[in-house]
Amino acid sequence: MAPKANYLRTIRALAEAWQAFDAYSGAHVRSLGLTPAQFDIVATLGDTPGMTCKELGEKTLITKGTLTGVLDRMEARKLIRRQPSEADRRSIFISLTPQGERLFEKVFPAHIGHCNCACAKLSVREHDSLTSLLRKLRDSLREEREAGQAA
Amino acid sequence: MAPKANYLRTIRALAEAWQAFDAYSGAHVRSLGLTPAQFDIVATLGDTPGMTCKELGEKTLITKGTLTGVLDRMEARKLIRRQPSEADRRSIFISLTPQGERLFEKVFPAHIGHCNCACAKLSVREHDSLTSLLRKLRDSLREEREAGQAA
DNA sequence: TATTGTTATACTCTATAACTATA
DNA sequence: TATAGTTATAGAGTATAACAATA
Repeated sequence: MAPKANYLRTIRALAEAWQAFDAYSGAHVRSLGLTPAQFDIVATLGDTPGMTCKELGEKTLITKGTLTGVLDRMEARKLIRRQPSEADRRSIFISLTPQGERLFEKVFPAHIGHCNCACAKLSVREHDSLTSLLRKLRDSLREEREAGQAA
Repeated sequence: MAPKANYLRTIRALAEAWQAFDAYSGAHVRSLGLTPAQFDIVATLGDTPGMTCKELGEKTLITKGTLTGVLDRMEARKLIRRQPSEADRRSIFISLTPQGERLFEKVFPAHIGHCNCACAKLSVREHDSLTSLLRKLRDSLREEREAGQAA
């Protein structure tokens, strides 16, 4: 088993890498007129036919009470649309409006493009390796969380 | 040079791993009576003699206007202490109170301990590899950001 | 003049719980 | 009874700009 210090180092490295990315990209997102939560939603809805509030909340980790408010502001800006679900009339289907789609298409690649150069210092092999290790970590964390919730 | 898709995949993996960690640890942090920003400050001040507001803001990415409010609440709870700097009388030195230190000592290992098991699925070699790749990415992002700010 | 930190403003996000309408 | 989403409430973080004291 790995010594305890390893966990701490890994998590600290993850936190620092994320913080660096966040600092790097946060200003850019805001300059595009979106809050982080709104960007999260645009990025989640982009390239999908849409989804229910419930699904959207699960993917973005925004709780349902909060989600209503965030969606209200985005609806007022005509970025998203609410449609009652036909199958289950308790459900509401959220999707990007054409205007929201355009924003996604403009903003998301611009955002990624903005971040490209910083990643260019890693080789193809390093990218692959980092990605697969991160996914492994992510999956462990998710499992752990689900196990904790069940208990 | 790595194909464009790699950058996107890496960042997405980073975001998902962080999101998974955040979901996993956020509830725990809150259960300890701290908001994420407050935990950030306790973790930053822990095991240090303290630092000025300016340094603290730089390390936590909390802007100075916000920092005042966060520190006010923590001071009211007697977790931190403000002392005028002797060297530069514009500066204020922030440090944990004994009570804040105790919270750090209790909370930080507990937090890390809470997260240990999820990381245990990675081998020693994978931890090392992931950590060093994350640091490389972090440093690239930091450089890139500084370059952007200078321009 | 520039910098450190505070104040003031207005808004967004957050957790939580009670509520409505469906199922 | 349980679930999907809204409403209501109170608090906390956020950006921003104007401000005081100091350098």
